[in-house]
Amino acid sequence: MTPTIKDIAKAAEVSVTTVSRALNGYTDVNEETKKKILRIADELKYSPNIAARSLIVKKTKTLGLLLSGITRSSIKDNIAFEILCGMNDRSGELDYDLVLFNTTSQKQRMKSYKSLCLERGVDGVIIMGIRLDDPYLQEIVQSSIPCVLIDIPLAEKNVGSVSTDNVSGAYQATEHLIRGGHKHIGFINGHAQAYVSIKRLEGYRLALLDHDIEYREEFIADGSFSENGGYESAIMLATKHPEITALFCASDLMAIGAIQGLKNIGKTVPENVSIVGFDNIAISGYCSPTLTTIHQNKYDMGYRAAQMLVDMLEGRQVHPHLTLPAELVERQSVRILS
Amino acid sequence: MTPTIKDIAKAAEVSVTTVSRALNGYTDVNEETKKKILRIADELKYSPNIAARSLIVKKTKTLGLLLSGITRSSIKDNIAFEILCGMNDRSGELDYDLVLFNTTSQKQRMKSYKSLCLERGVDGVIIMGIRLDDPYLQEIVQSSIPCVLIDIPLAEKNVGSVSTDNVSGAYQATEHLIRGGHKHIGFINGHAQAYVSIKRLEGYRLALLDHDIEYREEFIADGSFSENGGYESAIMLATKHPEITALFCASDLMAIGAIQGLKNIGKTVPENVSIVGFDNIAISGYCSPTLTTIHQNKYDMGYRAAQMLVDMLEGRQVHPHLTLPAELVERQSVRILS
DNA sequence: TTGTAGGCGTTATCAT
DNA sequence: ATGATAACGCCTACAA
Repeated sequence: MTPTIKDIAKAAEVSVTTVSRALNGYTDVNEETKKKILRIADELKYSPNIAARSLIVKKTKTLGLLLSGITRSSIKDNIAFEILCGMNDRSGELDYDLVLFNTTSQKQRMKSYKSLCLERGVDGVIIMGIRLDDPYLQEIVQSSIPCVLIDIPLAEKNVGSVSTDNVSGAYQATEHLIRGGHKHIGFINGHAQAYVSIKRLEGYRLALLDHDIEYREEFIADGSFSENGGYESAIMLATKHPEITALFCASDLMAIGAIQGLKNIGKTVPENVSIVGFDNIAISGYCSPTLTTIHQNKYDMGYRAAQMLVDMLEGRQVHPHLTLPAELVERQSVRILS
Repeated sequence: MTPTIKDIAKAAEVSVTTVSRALNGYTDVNEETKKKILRIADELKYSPNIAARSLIVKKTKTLGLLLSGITRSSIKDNIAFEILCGMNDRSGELDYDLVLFNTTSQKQRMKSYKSLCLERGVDGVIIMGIRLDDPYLQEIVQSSIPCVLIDIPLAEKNVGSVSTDNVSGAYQATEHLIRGGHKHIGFINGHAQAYVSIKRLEGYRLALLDHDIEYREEFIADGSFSENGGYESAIMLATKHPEITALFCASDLMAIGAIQGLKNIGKTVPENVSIVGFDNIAISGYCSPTLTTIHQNKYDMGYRAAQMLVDMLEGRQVHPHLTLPAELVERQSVRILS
């Protein structure tokens, strides 16, 4: 059996209370006995049972992570992984553990968000990849469990958010194309139920507006954030509107699909059509042509999200919405006209 | 407060014992009262406290995941992520949760492997990315906590492993080059403290042997599995031994670095030097030239590892070493001579 | 400075 | 079929 404080107490010939106090660094315990207890605990290789403790103190030092729709297909654009790395690092530094909630399985899906958290006894939750129309989102807002949302800035009590400045990112992407002399700029967006899509559209429109370029709805398509969606949208846009000389894509994966799609109909990037992506995923620096894109600091998003959540849990004041800067990364997929 | 079985008992006017039994599907409880209890539990939105339960049953339905050295740099070759996806999917299906152990932080590193597991009360652990010389490895072997190792086939009680058939993979890679007419084949390996490196070297040697090609130690370099390591090793090998016309790299990331390194000294792939990688990471299909490589089914590794661990936990017989097939994926980085 | 006693939410044992 | 009671490992009044 693994030793308990009772075993230590017996060995040290004191009460469990004293052991508990010594172990938890209380000052009202004799130096000698304390030393003795610590020594014995060490000898016995004692380690506290967190379950038992949490029953009393109602804190588990555990953060839940709700990854919606993380499946095999998310592997290419490993954005979730980068965010996860940042979260994992920061929560480790802050001495919290991370538990992954599996929301893909049907069985789990039946459970309410709240019971998911309650059962596992997590202190707070970070949520990413959730769609605006996901029923969980409602529950989350209403629940009193502290949480931080990635990419959805909900204004509620106990809810924080971190996201990239999507408007600015899309604005920079579009403006970069405009400055390059492009006048007919298509936009392959994600889907209507993504907050980032709404914001990126906003940035796109704003840039056109600021540069006196007419906004044309028919220049826009949804590529559902997938490579294939980008592929088909690009073909559709380029075929229907051959005057388009540039495409802004709301994700790199769609941009990569778009490059293939264009190639398929005899157009090359950037000679015939220029492309700017969004995300700056690993592949973007290696594909051909390398992709001009908007860099999101995914690692930092995770890192800051963990920080924010722990701040909330430990009662520190936080600014509920953190927006990280987006940055243009120039590579080969844009041709400067004139 | 969140409701407990006590609250349900009060509302249903029965004892907590009966409630517990009803909730856990025991048969010795009246249909009527059972229905009533279930209804009330539902009304109260009751969800069991896993911590309290685990105190008694000593099972947490939680799997620990020890990721060694998963940091920002692991983002490009997101192998860990793919494995994680597989694990997450399977453990979800089997109704287990996954908790990430943060072993990068110094603080955590001080803790013994065993106390890490004990504190968190995980039923078992999956371990990946650990080096042969990591002190944890010793502890793991000795400890009685069931675990599954990724890529290290230790033969111990309560220890299982899953890995790709590295010997066969390396053999296929080398043979593919030999069949292509290459006689001077360099090998950029990872590092001596990786089990996979040992095995891949074995496969490389075996292929040379089978085809009557002399094994030359000076054709081998360690690239530490990093892009930069591959870059420098390739330059070194190609400069010292200009007769080398092909390079087998123990990871795609090193292969990609190697391509750059060769380019830097005026050699192109595959015209001057052919390259075969290992892993088949996402980038390999997009870089230029696209990379001929050995495919590892990373998702499956995670999936099967989770399955194996749960099998062990639930007392089912398992074969302790699972080896998944490796498969050659032909792309553009190899030139067939004559 | 130390110990006693009670309780956290659950399940198991033994009665009834 | 149901209920009292003890136990899991820990913490925290309160008392001494």
